Amino acid sequence: MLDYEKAISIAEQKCLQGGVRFTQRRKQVLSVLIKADAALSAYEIAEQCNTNSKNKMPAMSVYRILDLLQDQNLIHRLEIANKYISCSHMTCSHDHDQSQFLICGGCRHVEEIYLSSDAVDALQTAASSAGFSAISPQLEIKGWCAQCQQSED
Amino acid sequence: MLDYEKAISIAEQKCLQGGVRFTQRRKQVLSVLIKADAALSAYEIAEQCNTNSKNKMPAMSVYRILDLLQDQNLIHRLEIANKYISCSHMTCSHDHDQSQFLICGGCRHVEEIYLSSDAVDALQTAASSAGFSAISPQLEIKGWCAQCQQSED
DNA sequence: TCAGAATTGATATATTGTATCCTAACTGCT
DNA sequence: AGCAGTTAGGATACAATATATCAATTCTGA
Repeated sequence: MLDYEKAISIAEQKCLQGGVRFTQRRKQVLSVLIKADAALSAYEIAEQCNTNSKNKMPAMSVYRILDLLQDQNLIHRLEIANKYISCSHMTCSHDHDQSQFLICGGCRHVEEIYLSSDAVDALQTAASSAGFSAISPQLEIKGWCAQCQQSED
Repeated sequence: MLDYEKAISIAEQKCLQGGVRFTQRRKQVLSVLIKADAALSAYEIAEQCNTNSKNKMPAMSVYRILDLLQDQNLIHRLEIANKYISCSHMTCSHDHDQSQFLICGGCRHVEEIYLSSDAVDALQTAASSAGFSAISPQLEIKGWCAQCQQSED
């Protein structure tokens, strides 16, 4: 899990660099995601915000803020799961242009994985042959976690 | 693209074997998917059915039928795109337990690809290390098609 | 301080997907 | 053929997810 204080301070810097403000609302949403240390849906985030604070967070705001945090490369949107997760590389100093996630088709649990560059190359090659100029900088792979695999049988 | 007549007759057989009926409604939905030769959303399918026939196809029915066709391995559900596509292996006699799709993050265009078994193995290994017992028999990879890549720049 | 931009609030509505209950159609059996 | 039980489809409501719009507020730089 990310060092919370460090992550927040870096987020603040990134927003500054990006020319947007790191407001309380935005900090609140990002905090929920960092502390959850898991992928959450927009409505789950809103719910979390509303239990932690009396200041009501509408879903509309959550979506707006998630879009912005994504633009600043602070979070990832996982399309298979329809969920959001804080970028685990946020506090690293160097750039990571490929993130890889495994998403359980059953319970939607999300794990970040680290593929070999050979494997990524193979995917890239296959994509090129199919007329795609690139695989996404963010790879999403659906799978089955041990628990859900069991209950499927 | 699939041989339409052959695909329909095989679908009929598969349904028979699966102990479900290949009704007009189900045939209609599958036909739309085969003829589209592309991934369509449930509502797009309903719309297609309704332009081709005066007999109204409610979205509810489409979902029900898509679930069933999926159970019979006649179609795939693509979670990244929230779309459905007819199984390109439907008319093959042997089993294909791995299908792979590239989905454009921009326009949601879908291409089926064929990864080397080495690449698939690499994915499987990474998944296992992360506590996942298996990657899905259906791989979905998000990427950027040439056109969308261009318009992003 | 004031104008303009960025942010948020409030509300409505679109889109996608599920739950439920009832009716219609089919199947196997007598 | 007639009936009982099962399967499929219709109708409706509603849950969950996401976007559009416009007004109000807050911030920033001149």
